[in-house]
Amino acid sequence: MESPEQNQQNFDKLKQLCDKAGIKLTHQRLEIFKELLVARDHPSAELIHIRLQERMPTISIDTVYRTLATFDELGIVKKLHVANERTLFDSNMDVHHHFICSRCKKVADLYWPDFDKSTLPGNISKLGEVNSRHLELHGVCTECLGLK
Amino acid sequence: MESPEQNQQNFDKLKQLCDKAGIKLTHQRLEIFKELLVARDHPSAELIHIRLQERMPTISIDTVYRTLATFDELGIVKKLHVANERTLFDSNMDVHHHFICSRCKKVADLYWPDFDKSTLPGNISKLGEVNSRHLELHGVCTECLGLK
DNA sequence: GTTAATGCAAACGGTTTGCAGGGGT
DNA sequence: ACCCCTGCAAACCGTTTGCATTAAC
Repeated sequence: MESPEQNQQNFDKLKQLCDKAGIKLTHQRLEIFKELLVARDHPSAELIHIRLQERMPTISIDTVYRTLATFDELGIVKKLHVANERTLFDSNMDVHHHFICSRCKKVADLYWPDFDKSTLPGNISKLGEVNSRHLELHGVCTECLGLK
Repeated sequence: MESPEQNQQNFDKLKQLCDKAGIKLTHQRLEIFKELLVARDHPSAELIHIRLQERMPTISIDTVYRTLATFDELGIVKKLHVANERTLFDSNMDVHHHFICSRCKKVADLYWPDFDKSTLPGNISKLGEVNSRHLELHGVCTECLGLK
């Protein structure tokens, strides 16, 4: 569990974000926020809901969906669409990419700053104004390969 | 419309693929196949269905879905999952990437062979066995920017 | 007190499936 | 005559929405 200081920090951080956005800081939003920060995987709305239910038995799935949509707009989470999977949520807002295991469907973050900084070939950047690039590596993770 | 020779070529190509897979070459499968080859955008199942209905008024949407699933397994099409959009289908099986306009949601193919050939940093390739890489560039296309 | 946010339940929409009938170069 | 494939309709399931109640400010 989180320490009292962490708890206070999370509260202050979300309070600031809510104030800026002009929305209320509710108990549900705070708990979802905390759950996202703690999640080291890339949980679906449903999974977040299941995890929260242990602490908040009455929280409803639609509040989770609504809150995640709000957080997406506020730039607190990013939606992640993996083939044939439900929408996943990533609270890591740093520039990063993903490795997706085609066997267990697990998603791992990966960093490649040199690639992020590299210049796109002219014929590509002429397609339009490129705002972000997201690389998805598909393969089989070490665990599924039995190397771990 | 396609020339008789093209038609014959498409038929032969699909016939070969079906024979190898041990499935029948039906009228519906052939028409969906042709529609995919002609499509220069990245159509959804629904859009393919709408286009086919002009020629085949009785074709059903579930046949389109079933056929696309079959084609996906056979490696004739690739599914493409764009944020908040229905599943799109791409009959271009060459190694390539995508530029997605966040305004009009259009998807454009892009080629970057140097990137495809480049070596991944060691810490990334250690996540597992990487089989493919798919780059998604997000931005605003020239048309939406009013440059065209 | 005012207004936005929540919980409930029902709707929605894309996709899948069970089944009976039809077609296969 | 076999059996796969299709069309119809209904189910499915993740997600969204309308509405009355509750809680934040």
